[in-house]
Amino acid sequence: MARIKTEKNISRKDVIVTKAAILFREKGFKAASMRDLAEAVGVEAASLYNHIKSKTELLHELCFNVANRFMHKIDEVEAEPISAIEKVDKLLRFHISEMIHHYEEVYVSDREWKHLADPYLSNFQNQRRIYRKRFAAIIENGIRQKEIKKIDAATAVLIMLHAISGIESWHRSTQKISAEALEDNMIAILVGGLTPQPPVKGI
Amino acid sequence: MARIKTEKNISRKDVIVTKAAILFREKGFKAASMRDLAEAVGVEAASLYNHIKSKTELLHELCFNVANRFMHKIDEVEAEPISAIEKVDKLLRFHISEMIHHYEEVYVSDREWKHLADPYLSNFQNQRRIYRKRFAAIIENGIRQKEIKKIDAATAVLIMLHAISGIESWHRSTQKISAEALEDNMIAILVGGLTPQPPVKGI
DNA sequence: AGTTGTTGCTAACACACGTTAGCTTGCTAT
DNA sequence: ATAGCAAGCTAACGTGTGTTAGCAACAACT
Repeated sequence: MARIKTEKNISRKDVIVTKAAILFREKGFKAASMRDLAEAVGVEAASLYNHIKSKTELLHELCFNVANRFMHKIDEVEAEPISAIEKVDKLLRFHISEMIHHYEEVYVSDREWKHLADPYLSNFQNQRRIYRKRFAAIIENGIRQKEIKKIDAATAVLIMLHAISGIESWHRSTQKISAEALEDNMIAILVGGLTPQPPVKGI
Repeated sequence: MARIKTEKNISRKDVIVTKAAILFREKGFKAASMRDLAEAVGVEAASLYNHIKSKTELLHELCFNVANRFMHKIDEVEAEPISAIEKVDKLLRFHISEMIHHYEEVYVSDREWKHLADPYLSNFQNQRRIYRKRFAAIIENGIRQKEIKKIDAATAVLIMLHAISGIESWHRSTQKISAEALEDNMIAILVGGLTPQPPVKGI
């Protein structure tokens, strides 16, 4: 009999959820089967159901874990008495850090949320929309304060968020540059653009 | 009997491929069934096989259509006697335009290529890698010419390509801003960054 | 030692999937 | 008119899916 390994404070369910994240990222939610997951966990497929209610529950778990972390962060950042550019900087660095340290979860939440079932689906989409609105509001504030140039804030948010999800390819690749170098590069490009420019005062 | 509508120069197969792109985008390749596709086309599932060899063939078709268009474009742009920044600008505008005018195809090619079968899979991944290398080379050239600031070129490419794939959300949303405005905004942000800067000579 | 709850197993279900076989219908050109 | 091809149909196949039922082994505590 092959019991799931369990260290302190890590429930069997957590092990399954973690393995599910890896699998869902590799193959996609639909293509990853419960039998695949069972094999990854080291158990028969039916045994999984002693710990989880359904395959979709795994997706809920993953998606809302990620969404909640981002929501808490933007709560925190919004409340700080710093400039708009600094807020953007903090959020971007948080996104990058999440992408690096919770790669599988974030990736799955980003690409597979479509397969959520409907009470959860609408909920997730709502949270996403609200998050983007709040991020855009920060940028609009920055524009009003003339810290940020006049651009469409919503577009800027989309660009930045999707740009960061591009680290996926970096992560998978041969990790030529370090995480810190990557982070600084990304911020430099996203905030500063490609073309050279003199440093702007107050940053 | 429900024949597939056919206008001049549009084969039955083309109709199927087009509908497949829409379906694969909506539900994902794995989740979209041949019976779904058949219904979208207005025909029974088995009838599709008079025109196509397999479900995967549809994915091949879509992915390589897109890949080929990008390859031809970068051939063209590389050959032009213009500055690196102008080359980047042209490529970005092409990406945006492709995303807008061949939305479904580009989206599917971007997100669902993982489900290609293996002679095609490696081929596609190769083309992708080569494309990115060539794009990065343009940027590195620009850095050497001091048109572009010192950043990691590979990271810059990933950022820009993924940023553009973010238009997906714009496309789906209420189209608040026009396509041209969107394009200019994106270029402004990606090339120029968020912070205000004086215009750089020679652009 | 025995009881109890947890976690595993095997077997099986009902269903959805991609695909094939074989036949029929309709269009086009002789 | 009719032959021949294009394109549709129904029926069915094998396989893989998520999930359930029922039972067996283990761990912990009395």
